[in-house]
Amino acid sequence: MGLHHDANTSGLHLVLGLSLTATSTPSTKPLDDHHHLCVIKPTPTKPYSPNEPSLTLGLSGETYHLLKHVPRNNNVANNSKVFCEDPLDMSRQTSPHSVVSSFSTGRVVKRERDLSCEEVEIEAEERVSSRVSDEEEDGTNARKKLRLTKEQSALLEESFKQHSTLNPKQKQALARQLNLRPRQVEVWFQNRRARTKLKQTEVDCEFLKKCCETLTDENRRLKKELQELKALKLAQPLYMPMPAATLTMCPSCERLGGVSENASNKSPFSMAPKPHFYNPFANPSAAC
DNA sequence: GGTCGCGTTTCAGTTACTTCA
DNA sequence: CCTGAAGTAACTGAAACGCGA
Repeated sequence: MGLHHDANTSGLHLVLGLSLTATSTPSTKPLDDHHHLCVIKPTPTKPYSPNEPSLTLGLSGETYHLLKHVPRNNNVANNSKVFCEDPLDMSRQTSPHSVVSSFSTGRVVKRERDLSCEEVEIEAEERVSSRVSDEEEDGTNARKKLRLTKEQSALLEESFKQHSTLNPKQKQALARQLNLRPRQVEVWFQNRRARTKLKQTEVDCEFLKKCCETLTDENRRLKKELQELKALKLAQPLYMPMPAATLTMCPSCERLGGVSENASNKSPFSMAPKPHFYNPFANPSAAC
């Protein structure tokens, strides 16, 4: 976390970097709710305006994702894929999980040895049916959307609280318990994780906005203080400078202090005790 | 040991459906 | 009834990883 606050410049120049907690690696480990946030100002796309505080937020993974992201096909192309005539063909085309081909490999067989025979049979059936059952049910090709019951949602939520990702066995068990297909449970968890992350991002965004407001206020206050001091200096040009030995300066916030009670009271420039800048990032100067 | 191909899992982004004001 | 917004189930394509050849 770095924070630079330049009160001497005409505008507000803030560079904020916030690292809330360590980010877990994608894909192998489930993402927790924490992630890095960076605030960089001004943004490259929008010219910096000194009178208009703005925030540019970016999650740590975004750069990576921008690089890999490729614009998708339009609706027509998508629909032509989704609404495939042949259910089996569709299961091949629409699934990245390769429902059909996975049964021809020895590795799947090995993995399935871990499960009981009953589980394997059920999983096999459900895997095959997971992408085609909608079409088989009523003969239409339209993607149907199931609404989970309150009980199902509650149980899923309960399970999500315990672990935000499921291993195949857990998925299987939960699906059976809920009378859903494992794929549906899987999708629900995916979406749930995404919502959690989105919510956390919103919270982080609000937090950073507040930080920005605080810094803006502090900047304004310091500028005002500077003007007052300049005015005072002009009004009393023949002041007696304080002996340097009586002055101490906080190395962190570079504010004068440490002067003895008497000295500070007598000094023509004794600074009124002001509340220190509220530092949400636990700036060391807060310890002054 | 290096690498190539394949299968699996997870993700971000998106689409499409449902509900509700 | 119509409509737009919000919520969310389902989908897509890509990346990362493990494993066997």
